[in-house]
Amino acid sequence: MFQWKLWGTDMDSFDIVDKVFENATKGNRLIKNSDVLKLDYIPNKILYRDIQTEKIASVLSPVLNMIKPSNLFIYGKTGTGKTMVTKFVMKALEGKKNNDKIIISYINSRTSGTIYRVLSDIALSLKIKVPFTGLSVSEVQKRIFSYLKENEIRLLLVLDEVDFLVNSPLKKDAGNDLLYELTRYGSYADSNSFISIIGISNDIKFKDYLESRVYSSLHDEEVFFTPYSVEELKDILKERANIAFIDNAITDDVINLIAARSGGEHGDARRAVDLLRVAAELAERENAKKIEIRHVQEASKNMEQDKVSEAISSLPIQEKLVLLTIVSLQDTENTGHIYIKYIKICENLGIQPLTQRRVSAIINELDMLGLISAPVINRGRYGRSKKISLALDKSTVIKTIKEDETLKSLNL
DNA sequence: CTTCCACAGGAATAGGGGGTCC
DNA sequence: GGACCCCCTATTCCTGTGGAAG
Repeated sequence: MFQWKLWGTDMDSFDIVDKVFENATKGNRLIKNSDVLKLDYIPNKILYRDIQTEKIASVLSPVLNMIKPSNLFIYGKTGTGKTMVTKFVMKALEGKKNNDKIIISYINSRTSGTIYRVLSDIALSLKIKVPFTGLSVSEVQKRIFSYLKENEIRLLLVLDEVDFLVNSPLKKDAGNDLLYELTRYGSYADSNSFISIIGISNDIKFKDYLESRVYSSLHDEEVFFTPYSVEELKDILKERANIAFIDNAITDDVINLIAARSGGEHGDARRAVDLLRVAAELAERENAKKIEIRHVQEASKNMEQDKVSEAISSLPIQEKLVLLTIVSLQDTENTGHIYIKYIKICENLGIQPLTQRRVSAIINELDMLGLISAPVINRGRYGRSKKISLALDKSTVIKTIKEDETLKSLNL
């Protein structure tokens, strides 16, 4: 105890911390099982997804007899249970197979980020050691294939968010090539080894980005996941809440609100459960007896802000500068004006400004992140430009930008 | 119907920092 | 140590374009 005092004289802070810890250990706990509220939780019974579960299981089942399953494509928006059902089936297969020649790999293309990393993640899941950079893509691919062949591996490869590999023109070709090579693997291996691909995509238009040769060999089977209705979301939330919380911690009203708020438009169960979790944590932190409407509202606000802050703080310095320029303007502005203003800000900071071409690209990137809105507009005689405006709350942006090392000297 | 604005955005390229392989 | 690779930011040069003004 006395050591604590040496670090600081502020006993009030110490009291506060103490109180929080006390509450956490023996205080008013609403949550008795937090696992079911986590994003990667897989329930034993997945509600309203029987058809999809059965279909996926039946497509993949031949693998248990060492026969190559058809390639499978799974479509549906975020939070419709694609990943969950797939993982559920994977887990079940994992339990059923009694053969270590069958390997089931799950790769998330988005978190992997690049073609190279997708491949190195595949390698990793096969326990092949691959450096995280330095090798060529084809080299990694070669290693994977020869490993599969030598060890007679039957690989079920789940590629989540596979649209990420081909949806940007930049890597479109490379993504197509990768998928093509993977589907072709069977042809230059013998029948003792194969790859079956289970592609999961949020983007219904995904197939437009695929070359036809890839499409035809990839789409043996398809499964669609429709968004959950608000009613279905309520049931899902109720079931989770039953396991997660102590009795009487939440009322139907609150559940209904969460279902309506996060599911109303998109039927997104992931968002709904996440909102439930944050609201519960909030309620618990303030020692409330139950989760109330205001907790949900507060949680929803916090989550939005966190998301924005995170997106902004991970931005490179120049992108922050451009964003800052946009914040500093009231109203919508076109690219030219932004650029002029941007140069002034750079001069003030003693930073070498970028070319307009680059700034234009940065504006596109910020637009894609949803931080700004920048549609192209035509004003006839007065040229073709972008109508640029901030897509979110000014104060959040300023607050986050201020945290940047090189920019904190600015008085905003 | 033509002009012409104010850019959009593609292509090629560079360069620095991460690394491996032989 | 040299060849080669990936990743990212950035530059230079460039062609393309919707529609108000004339």
